[in-house]
Amino acid sequence: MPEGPEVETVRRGLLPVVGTKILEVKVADHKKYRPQRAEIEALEGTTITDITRRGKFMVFYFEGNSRKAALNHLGMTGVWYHYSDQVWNEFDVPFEEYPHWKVYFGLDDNTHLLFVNTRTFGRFEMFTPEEIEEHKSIRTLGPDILDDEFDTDEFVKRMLGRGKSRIKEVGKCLLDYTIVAGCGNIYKSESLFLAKINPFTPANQLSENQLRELAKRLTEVGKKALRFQGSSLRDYRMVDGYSGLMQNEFNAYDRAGDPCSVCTTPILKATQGDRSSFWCPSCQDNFVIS
DNA sequence: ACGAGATCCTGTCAGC
DNA sequence: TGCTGACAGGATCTCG
Repeated sequence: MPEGPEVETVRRGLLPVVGTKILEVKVADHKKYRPQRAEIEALEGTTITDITRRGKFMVFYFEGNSRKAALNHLGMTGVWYHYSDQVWNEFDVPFEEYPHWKVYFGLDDNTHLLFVNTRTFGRFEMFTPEEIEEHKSIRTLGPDILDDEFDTDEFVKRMLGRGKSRIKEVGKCLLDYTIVAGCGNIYKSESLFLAKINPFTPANQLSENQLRELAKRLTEVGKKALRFQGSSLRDYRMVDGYSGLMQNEFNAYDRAGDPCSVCTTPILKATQGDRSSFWCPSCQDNFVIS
């Protein structure tokens, strides 16, 4: 669920912890976190020096005896909570007794940082800052939909640049972070709706103008979602526990059967590459499913 | 080298 | 009411 705008909202919410020192670390005893447990626990005594975002990844930087970095992904259900000491102490049970928490940091400004990851699709893995730059997930990222200087030429190139191999449907392309970063299933459907492009169109059947229009809509949707602080459909929450409001702005996503906001034709839903896709068969009729 | 499909995981909800 | 199964989906893995 968290896509680029949600991750960026979370990142901005977490910025107050930059500059704080970690006094206490706890890592849940979970099989996916066990291999990294000691390395995460070794963050005790270090200072959080920065938190950046790359696509849907966040990178936490730490300085102590050595420089460390954590590659963090929220997956579908990852949530960071940042609580004051007062709120923290109002909990009726210790946080260790709540389900699905994975990483806890007690900070020297008397605040508490907790990473909750219900379906464990998310990750928090330790590296050096140099290893992060070389990491395949970071190195191969395409242009970011939240980038003020979104590289449209590069986007067009990546949409089409798959050599002689078969070209993917545009709906699948938008979920490939090596083509475009920060777009997920929701903003895929929303940007294709605004660009009036059917999600099942093979990318190489789109004109250069259509691809440029799609790039424009991707960044437009991304920035709007950021202004609305993301879409809270199920699990996504901001660091204070509040919901985003972008879910009220959808034209297509999760609106199967509802009238299209432009032409009133009912919105359709179909599975595309194991993911749901929503579109208006009238406005986005440039390609007919055979 | 790349695409398709399976896999990970658990809360929620529809249907019986 | 209570159970079962489908569903949600980002990244990564395997297979062809």
